[in-house]
Amino acid sequence: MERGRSHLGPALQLVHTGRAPTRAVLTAELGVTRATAGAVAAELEALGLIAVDPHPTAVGTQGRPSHGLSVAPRGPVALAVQVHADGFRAALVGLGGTLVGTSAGCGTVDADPAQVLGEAVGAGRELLERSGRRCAGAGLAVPSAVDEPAGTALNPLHLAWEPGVAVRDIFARCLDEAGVELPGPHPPPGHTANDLNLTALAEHRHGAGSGARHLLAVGTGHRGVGGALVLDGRLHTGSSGLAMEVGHLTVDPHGRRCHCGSRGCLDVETDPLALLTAAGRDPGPETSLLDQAAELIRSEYETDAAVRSAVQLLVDRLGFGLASLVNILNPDRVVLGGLHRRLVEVEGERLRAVVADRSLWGSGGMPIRAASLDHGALVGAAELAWQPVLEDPLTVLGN
Amino acid sequence: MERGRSHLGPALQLVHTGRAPTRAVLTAELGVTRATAGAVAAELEALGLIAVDPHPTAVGTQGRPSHGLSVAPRGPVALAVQVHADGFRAALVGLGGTLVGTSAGCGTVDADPAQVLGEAVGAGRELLERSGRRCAGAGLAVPSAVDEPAGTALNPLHLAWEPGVAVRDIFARCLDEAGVELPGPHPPPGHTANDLNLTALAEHRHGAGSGARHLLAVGTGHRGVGGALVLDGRLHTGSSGLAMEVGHLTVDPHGRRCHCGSRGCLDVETDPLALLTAAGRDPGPETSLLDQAAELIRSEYETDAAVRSAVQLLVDRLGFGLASLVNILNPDRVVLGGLHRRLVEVEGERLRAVVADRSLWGSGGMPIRAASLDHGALVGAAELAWQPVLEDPLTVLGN
DNA sequence: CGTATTTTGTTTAGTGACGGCACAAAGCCA
DNA sequence: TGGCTTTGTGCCGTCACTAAACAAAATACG
Repeated sequence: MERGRSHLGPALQLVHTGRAPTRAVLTAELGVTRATAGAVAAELEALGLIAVDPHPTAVGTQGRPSHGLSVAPRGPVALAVQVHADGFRAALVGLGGTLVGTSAGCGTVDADPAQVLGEAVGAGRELLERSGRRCAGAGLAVPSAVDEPAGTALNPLHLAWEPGVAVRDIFARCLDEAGVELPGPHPPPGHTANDLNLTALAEHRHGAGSGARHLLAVGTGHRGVGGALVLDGRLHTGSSGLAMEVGHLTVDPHGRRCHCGSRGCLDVETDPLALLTAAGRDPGPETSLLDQAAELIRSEYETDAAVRSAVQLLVDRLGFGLASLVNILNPDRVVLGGLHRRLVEVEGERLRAVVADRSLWGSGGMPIRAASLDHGALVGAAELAWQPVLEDPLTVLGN
Repeated sequence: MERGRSHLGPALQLVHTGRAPTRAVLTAELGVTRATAGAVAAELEALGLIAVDPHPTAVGTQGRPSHGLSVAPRGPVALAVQVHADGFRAALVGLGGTLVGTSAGCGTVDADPAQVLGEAVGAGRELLERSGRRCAGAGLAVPSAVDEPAGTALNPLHLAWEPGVAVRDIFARCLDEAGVELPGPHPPPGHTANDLNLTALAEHRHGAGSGARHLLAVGTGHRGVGGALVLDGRLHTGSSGLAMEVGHLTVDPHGRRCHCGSRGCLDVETDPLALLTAAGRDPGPETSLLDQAAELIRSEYETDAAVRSAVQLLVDRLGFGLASLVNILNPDRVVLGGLHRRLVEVEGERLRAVVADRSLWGSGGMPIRAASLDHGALVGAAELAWQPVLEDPLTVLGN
């Protein structure tokens, strides 16, 4: 009586992204008959992935009320690990992008990736045991370009890791050695990607990018600027995983020299250090540049004219760069993270005006939004781990 | 006894792009059993789309020799129309991208699009009647950005057409009024797109881009520079058809002013006029700028040092722009058209070196090739028309 | 030169996913 | 209370596809 196999994946994706609250809309979205949609939902329920409300939800409209469809409250979770300049942490993320649990996190990152990832995976394993839930996969977010198909971290930013380290293999080995029980092939695939890319993916599925067809994400951490692109719901990482290196677009022909040989690059003109410099502040060594810049905006943007004009200068340059990207990629939404998130929060109108002015077809209505998730990289890493399940639940999790 | 429906489209695409010379490899490519592949091939043959060799082709290897699979020699054709600054023409293109017939072409383009397209469609209708072959669809290539989903030509370059004219609707109406018999919905869809985009699509399927996963195409006509992107075999035109407007990337911070307000844009630094100016030649009014620039390279690149250094200057700037695009898009191949095609033909090594030097991850091996098709835009327009057939042959052409 | 091997193509039977349809259920509306 | 509307389910037929056996046409090898 088990019907519905080819529609299993799409159906789960719809529930996962919150676009299928009932079996009725699932029927419409899949373009199948009610019988098939019902069978698909039953199958997903049997797999322990979704839950069907026993009581019909009174919608208030006419006709028989439908039963609510939701993510299974105690279904499988994905193990997500994030490494960044200030530390690393593990987390469990359920379907729907909900953070189930987070490890305390460690504040220092050892020079040996195997050491760091081993510790993180150990923490994740502990979380898994405490939660008692099944693990559907594992994903890792790193602050580096990750090349495909090798899975090596080409430029681990602000980490003592050796550039080019085979971080995916190391992660996979750590998972294997820690004895984390994972479905699918053995040894387990240690899905790994750049953190900004993963943040973009998470924002697309569960955050400010929800519903967009083509989403452009731009953001900055401590130094430099990164980009990410989600096309038709899938991360575009290019032929070898190195797409969206947007840092060296020229945004100010008379700007300062960049190590790339050019001058006025987005990288050096719109990062936290650029804001501090433009505001005439000396960067202190105590906290991260991102925190210092964000704090500067928070506390002095309203009161200090120099800070305000520094912010506006960065907004103008960012707008120039965004316009170039919009002209090339023609997304239908832009989401900004890191320091750029703060910029759009305080000077959104100015930023939109600059982009509209410099983009060719007057993309005046281009929605530019601030990132909305608290732990985007972790959710995105989980998204990576969920991907095989979302494509074919039966093969991955089937008995 | 008719098996194979969901695999019909993929199978036809494989034959269409020359990746399925026999039923055996079709079996492997589709990932189905021999029985299914055989049924699929039989179905496509019954639809008059492909032909199976009656005699086995002696391959020389062991085992039973397989029968060759090819495009049906007298199968349906697509009606392709191209409009450009120097005129317009109609053509018939068969599966596999083979030009079956071309109208003489008219050398002047009237200010009224309906007049021009009516004449072109009339010529195409005549070609169809003379060939006696069925028409599978019609496609139009225009030298303008075409916005989606409206299908209007936003900036018809070097034409007297009014910007924003609803060229797709006009084309569809001309097809309808001319009485061209088309399968599918009525009124017929007048598939229309930008000519450079269509050239890129054609190059990807039947030319220098064949086999590439992500193909970046850049080229210039008379003035300005355009780009196109084929991702996983499909044209990426963005959310509203306006992607790949690459003309205003900054390639020379100290370059000349551009109407966009910036300076040193790819648009004005690497087009035919830029070459003539750099070589110290006055552009004559007699022939097109593209022809003058191409002729200059052909006849004087070898002999005149000023011409050679002008070419090299353009190559350096083009390389700068290509590097930016490669950093953003990470394609696995680049194809250049128009004047840029000539540049890569005479200074390919220099161009590759510049791109390798300025691209972040040392994409030194990035293949940069010259476009290889004679009538790329026409073939691409036909490709557009074929698309519904390639996706679901039975629904479109089925009895 | 004949037989084994290898690869390709076809026939047959069986399975399983899906659509179509009828029916039941559970709310609004008059 | 009896329609009306929408949702959910059971049943059956259809058909695309797999599996497996068979047939065909070449080469490889003794």
